[in-house]
Amino acid sequence: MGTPDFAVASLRALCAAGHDVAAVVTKPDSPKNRGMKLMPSAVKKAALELGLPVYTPEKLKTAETAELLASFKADVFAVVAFGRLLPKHILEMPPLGCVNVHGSLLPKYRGSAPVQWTVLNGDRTGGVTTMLLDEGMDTGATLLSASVDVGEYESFGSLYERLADVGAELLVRTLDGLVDGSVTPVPQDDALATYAPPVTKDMCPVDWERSVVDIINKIRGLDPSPAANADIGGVRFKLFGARPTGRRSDLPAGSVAGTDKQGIEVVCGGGETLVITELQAPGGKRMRAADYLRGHPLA
RNA sequence: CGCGGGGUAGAGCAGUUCGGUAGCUCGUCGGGCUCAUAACCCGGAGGUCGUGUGGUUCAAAUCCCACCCCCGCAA
Repeated sequence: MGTPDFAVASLRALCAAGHDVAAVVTKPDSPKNRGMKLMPSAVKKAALELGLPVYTPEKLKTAETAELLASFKADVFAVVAFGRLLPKHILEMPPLGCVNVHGSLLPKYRGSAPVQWTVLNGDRTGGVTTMLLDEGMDTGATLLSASVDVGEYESFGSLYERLADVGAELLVRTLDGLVDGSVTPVPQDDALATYAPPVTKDMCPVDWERSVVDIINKIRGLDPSPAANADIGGVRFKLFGARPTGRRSDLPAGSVAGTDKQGIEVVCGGGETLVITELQAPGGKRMRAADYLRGHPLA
């Protein structure tokens, strides 16, 4: 069970490892994108490519869904970013339980956006954890975990892709370990738990009064989506790349201190400046700030 | 039929309103200047103007039609 691309890596890994994937369950196609076209989930697309049977139940709590899931007679349900909480009777269905892959080192960052918050908070270490799902939000006993170093300027998107792969490999090892008994559940210490709530649009505008580090963390933590934004010279840009300059300016926060081959230098809180290196203007593609400046010189 | 922006040289753009010799900034190549340079000067190459051997016209990047692709919003 899974929905977005984060889960695709795990699905492919399970197949590659020779596991007998009886069925793939994912969210129903939903109207998305331009034209409101009905789009299948990333997991559905991958499952179809792999030639696996795909099921997209509208509701989980119905008797039909329960019968369907039970009919697979699965040893275990692998649940990766499914996007729905499973009711108790489903959690108890498979003999080995429901194994989940979570994009953080639990109990840190329980919730739906662990990878984003790892970057937004400027953590230099992130990771993935496998766990047994219970009825709570990422509160189940943990099985295995793997930590990774986070690059100083790494984007959420980059870390997300890496963790998807690490998590996929960890999932395979976890399942093997559950079968041979080398992996055992360890309850989480709730006292250490923190939460990673969903990222929302209202987090996107950049507050230039904040420090250079805070702003850079916000930009890379929201890259590629939904992307930090800011008005520069009267234009609403999405911001993707930024670096500290080590320089200072007496101009007020949010002012453009200058432009050069690196990009656009903007004043932040305390007078420190950073340079925007990658951005996207309305209607345009994401591009290096230097390229943008070639066709749109800022006076 | 959800709303809207866009496709012109390797990159980013102007030119389209009001049809009439393809422009700008950067990159690239060659030369010059300089102790030196990412600076400056001179010169060159590079474009079927998204596609249709589509329509209108003496003439289409520009007007009309169809299609493809990209992007933002909204979901």
